[in-house]
Amino acid sequence: MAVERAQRGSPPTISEVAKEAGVGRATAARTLGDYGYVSAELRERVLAAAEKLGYRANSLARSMSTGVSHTFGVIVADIANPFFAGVIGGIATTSRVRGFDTLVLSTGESLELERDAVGLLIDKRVDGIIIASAAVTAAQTEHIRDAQQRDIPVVLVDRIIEHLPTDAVVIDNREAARGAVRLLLEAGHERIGFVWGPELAQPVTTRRELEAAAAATLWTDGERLRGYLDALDDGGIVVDPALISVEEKTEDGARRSARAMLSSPNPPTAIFTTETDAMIGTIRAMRELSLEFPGDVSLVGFDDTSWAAIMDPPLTMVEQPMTQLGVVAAERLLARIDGDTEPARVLTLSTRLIERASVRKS
Amino acid sequence: MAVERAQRGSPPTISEVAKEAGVGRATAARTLGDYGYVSAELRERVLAAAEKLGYRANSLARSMSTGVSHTFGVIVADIANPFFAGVIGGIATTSRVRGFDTLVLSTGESLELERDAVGLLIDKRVDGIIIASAAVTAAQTEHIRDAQQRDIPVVLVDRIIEHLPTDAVVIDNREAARGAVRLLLEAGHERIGFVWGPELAQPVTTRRELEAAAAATLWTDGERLRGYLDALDDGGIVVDPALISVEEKTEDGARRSARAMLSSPNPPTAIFTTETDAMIGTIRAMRELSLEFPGDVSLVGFDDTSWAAIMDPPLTMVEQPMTQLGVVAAERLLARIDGDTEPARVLTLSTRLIERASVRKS
DNA sequence: TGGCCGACTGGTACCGGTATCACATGCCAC
DNA sequence: GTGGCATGTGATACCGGTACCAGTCGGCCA
Repeated sequence: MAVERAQRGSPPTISEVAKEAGVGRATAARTLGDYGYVSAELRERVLAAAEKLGYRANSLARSMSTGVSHTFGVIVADIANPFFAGVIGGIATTSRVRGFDTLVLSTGESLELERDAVGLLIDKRVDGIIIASAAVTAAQTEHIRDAQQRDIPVVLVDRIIEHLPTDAVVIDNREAARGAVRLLLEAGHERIGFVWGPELAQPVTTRRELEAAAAATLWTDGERLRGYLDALDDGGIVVDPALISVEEKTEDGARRSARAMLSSPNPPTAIFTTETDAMIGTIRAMRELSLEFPGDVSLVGFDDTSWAAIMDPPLTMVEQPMTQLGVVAAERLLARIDGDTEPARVLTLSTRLIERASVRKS
Repeated sequence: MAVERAQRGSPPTISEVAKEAGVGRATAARTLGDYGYVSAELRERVLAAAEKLGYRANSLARSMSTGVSHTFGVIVADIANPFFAGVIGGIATTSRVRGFDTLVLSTGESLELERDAVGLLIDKRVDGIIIASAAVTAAQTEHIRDAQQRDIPVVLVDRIIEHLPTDAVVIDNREAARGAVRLLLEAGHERIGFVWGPELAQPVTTRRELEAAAAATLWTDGERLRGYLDALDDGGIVVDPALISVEEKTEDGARRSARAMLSSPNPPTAIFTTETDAMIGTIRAMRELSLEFPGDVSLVGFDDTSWAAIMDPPLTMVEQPMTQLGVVAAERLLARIDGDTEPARVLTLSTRLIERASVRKS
């Protein structure tokens, strides 16, 4: 085990190992790279020399000549967001098993940074890209098509971009939202608030405007809004735009939205929140107004997190399979690399509505 | 903008750009690499040719000849853990500004996987490594010293390894724990439970055994236990080993530990938890036993998360600067790369005890 | 005994950049 | 008129692997 290292200076190369072992460079390469013919005796010598010098293959050089970097690029809005962290976890473990490492880049939902990120990954010659894109329309995806044209497989995760023929792994946000709101409807609620989702430029008044907003925003947000509208339609309830949040997408924006709705003359009796921070903001607003759930307002949210179960009373939530989203996305990428040439597919993972105690019959 | 691409096949190289522009390879390289002399006219031609062919530099090749990969490796136990996700976020944004990308590897606290991970990063010729090592003693860190001997700067984050001369960025876990427990003491509590920390092989009975356990475990856990003991000493309270959890480090282990303490004949009147999941498990146990905080049991925990503030009543927590930990670690690495040769330093970031309403005078 | 094949070895041309160096201008100064 | 320098330009030798290919040797078969 005593690895005697060349006293400082550049790491030993295959040529040095060959010289040390007294064989040709090619023979050393064959031994170390584990390909082609090498006699047992020479293999032994080479291995001993490599050990002695502390040789480690230079993956950069290897990638250069093979054209394969054994690296995946992952682009998300924010690595620190627990949802994306979960997805990345799934991607990393799945691809690691197959020998691929993950280069993570975050964009803060900026399309421009996203473009740079893709360029960077192309330059680094990654073997595949998984991206939760901020792009809404196919016209904004030149960078993604660019990567594909350079034969780098791309898999979208969490978000779909319409008319862009690319593999995608998502959940059915619309159906999940619909189911969550239906639960509220079934409990007898008719005035149901919607906190977060599309960031509306200005308050929207007509149903048509609402649908336009859903189409013009981040896919997940749009879908959740559509699901909310679907459920209302199912229940024969007319949408009241005053119950749809218009503030910016931050915890505090959610708080302000919820507070405004809740302190209006005709407040909602239930609120559906589309993200963790929206739920937190909403509960903050309720505490400020001394409102209780589900006594005063029933609550259903998106993204089951461990604390939702220990709230008092525990929160009813839509659970998303974060890790699984990453696992499946990585598997799709690996399949493409293995030569799968089927047309692009959208894989939809199922969500689960976990009923706890934040909804009350009204 | 019309990027006319070579119809499929390998991406254009600098030679092809040179040919297209009718100049020598070196001239094209100087233009594209932005170094050395090039006349305005030729520069123009080269740029046009590059644009036309859709040329992008191959970072792999560049790294090969410069020996610099512009990539940092980050090794943590679990990417999906919000704490590490926060740290990684800080690292990624800080290094990105200086043109470094982050390769993230997780180990699940396995020292063996950690060793492999370091090897892999060495092979990929990363320019620096930031690691939250699972190693406890310096003897277990051959892999870290190996990287250092190969002139790859290493910065430890969140955890220190004694006797290993390496830069480290941490918080003062001991002092933070001490402060948290002191708060409980000041409120008049004398029987204070400790949930999580060192995973004890078997129940520990003497003070000496406790101290040995603290030294033999993950640094953070050991320090938090020491801080707990410090505070008890300060208050002149003798440690009751029955109030120290012995279960495995999972949310459910915490639940079982807390449940056992709380349902014993002589239960604690306050509990200090050392991690988010420990707090969740503890609260679960309390709900099971219909115990309320702070009425029946006061609570103080580690890791302030957004939901802690909306619990009812809100939780008193020690806030760790997760992102900042990553930022400072990345800055340290950048400084080393810029040639800083000062002796290794330990940077301690401060924590904040956020007092809310989960502690009651007893 | 010659031919052929399989086992093995080493030389060397890639991969796509960077960096050094030799060489060609042209202009100015002495 | 010629030496010197600033400005440009293109060959070419790296970086450290992979992979092809030519060539050697020995054995076996016809």
